[in-house]
Amino acid sequence: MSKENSPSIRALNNPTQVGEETITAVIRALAILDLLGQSEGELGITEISQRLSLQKSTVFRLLNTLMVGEYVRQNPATKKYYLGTHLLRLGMTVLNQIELRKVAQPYLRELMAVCNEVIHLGILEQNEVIYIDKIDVDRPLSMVSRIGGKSPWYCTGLGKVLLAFSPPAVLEELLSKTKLVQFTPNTITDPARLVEHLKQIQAQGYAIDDEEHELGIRCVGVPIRDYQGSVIAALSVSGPTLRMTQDKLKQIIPVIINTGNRISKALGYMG
Amino acid sequence: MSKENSPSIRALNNPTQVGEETITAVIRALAILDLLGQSEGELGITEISQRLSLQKSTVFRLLNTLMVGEYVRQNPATKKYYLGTHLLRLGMTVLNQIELRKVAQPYLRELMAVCNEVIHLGILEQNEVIYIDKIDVDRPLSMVSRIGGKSPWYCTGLGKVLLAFSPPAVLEELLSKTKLVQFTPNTITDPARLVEHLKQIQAQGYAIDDEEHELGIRCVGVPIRDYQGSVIAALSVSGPTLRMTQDKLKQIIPVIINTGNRISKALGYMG
DNA sequence: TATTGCTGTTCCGCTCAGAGGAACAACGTT
DNA sequence: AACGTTGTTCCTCTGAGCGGAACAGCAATA
Repeated sequence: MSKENSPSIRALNNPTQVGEETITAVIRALAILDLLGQSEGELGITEISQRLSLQKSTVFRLLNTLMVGEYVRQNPATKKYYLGTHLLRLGMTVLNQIELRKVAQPYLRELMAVCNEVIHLGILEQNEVIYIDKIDVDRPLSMVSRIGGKSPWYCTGLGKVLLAFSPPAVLEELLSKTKLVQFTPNTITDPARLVEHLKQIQAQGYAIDDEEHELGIRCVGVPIRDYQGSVIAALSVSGPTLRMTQDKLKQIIPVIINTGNRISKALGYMG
Repeated sequence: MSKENSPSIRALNNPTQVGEETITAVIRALAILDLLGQSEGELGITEISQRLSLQKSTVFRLLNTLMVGEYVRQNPATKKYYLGTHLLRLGMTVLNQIELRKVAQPYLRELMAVCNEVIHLGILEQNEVIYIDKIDVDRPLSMVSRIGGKSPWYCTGLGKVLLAFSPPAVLEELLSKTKLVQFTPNTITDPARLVEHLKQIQAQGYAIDDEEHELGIRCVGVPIRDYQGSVIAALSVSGPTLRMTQDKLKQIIPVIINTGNRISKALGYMG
């Protein structure tokens, strides 16, 4: 989870905010889940109550409730609480509802074998990129990420390619909603320049993230289309700059594009 | 999810049950999540309210709340609701908290390459076996299962081996809590016979599930020990009976045991 | 093109669920 | 033995949130 802030914690302590009709107890329960998720490991009642500024007894009741659903479990020895495997089960359900994964996976494996770098499969959700699959590479130096994890859209290969092929309205909306944060010297933070850049990506059919999100990581993203031709996902190859050289890029970009095309075809896209 | 009944739905409509101090609204929210998980796909408010026998307005408010936490999302076109990727994120967090997975995975892959059958990694939780990893095999006929999924302990290779090496008290407690259901003609439903069987498993160091849970599937389970020597997990090789013949079993059992031992050693067990 | 029957959504008043605070028990530490 | 922790229990009071009904928006019927 790291820096990914959890949305449910926001609305914690402004209960009587009219308009959005929500249930305080549930908001708080979700906040506890988020908190337990963020701090990998166990948390005690006192610590939770402090961090969320809730009453100890309230937290106790909430945790009790979460335990009957097996969303949370209590370590009998330490009396502390941690996330239960029921969440794992639900999470995997979400993952399996995305049928694109099943189609794409063999192609991703093959691509990994060729490129010898980490492969990601991602979709655009809300205003972020979500990784829905990842093929790890067995090399000491490689990108760490997590299925289900998020990344910004304007400075990653996946995100840029997804937006380059989105309807202009989507781009416009995201641009208005998103603050372009300068992660590295290479991050494009000027909206006008970004729009130009995306046009170029659309023209050439692939996006390169040249250390725009994290220094030392370069990556290539290409679009994946459904049977109607709309870009519904993207795949990317990411590696350390010292291996992802201009030479190597020249060599693998056609392969990556080809893989993207073949997945699109497998999804019914006629080209 | 299939037949796995969700614990939180149970306590739905007996609110004033004293003793267990729980929060109705949260119980209901969790029940909605479970329901959405079970019926893979979208559900409308009316359907949810009927299935859980709750008021439509109540369900609406609950869903609204779950949406601010991104636990649930609404399809703008159909207006129906489905599980959000935040659950995926939380689920993967749970999975990554189990560090055993990281250690074991390379060994499991290697074992799959040798046996050419599905490999499972499982732990005992509550009174069931939970799969925490799975290596699929690329063959048309192979076992379907899911990471995070559950299985009974008394009729699977994983479960039997986990219990054979558990302290007697654990076995006793599980025996008293569990009803031994006859899944197939081979399922051992006599507690006395089961106890004998487990003793034999402990002696020989591996468990065979000979179509005891599902007809047509045979599997071999071996224990995995932590640095203290206690059995904390198990791995298994499962395949269709026509491939998992006596001959093949004789051949692969030593390999499987060896893999288990090597993982245990990697976890610090000195043997 | 009305009509009917579905949805999902909004409103509002009454009430009991549940929040809060404090006291309690069971620890390990000083 | 006194203290500072923890998690847990109890009790009281009140406003969150439940239920019920009305509303709106759409689609398929007549």
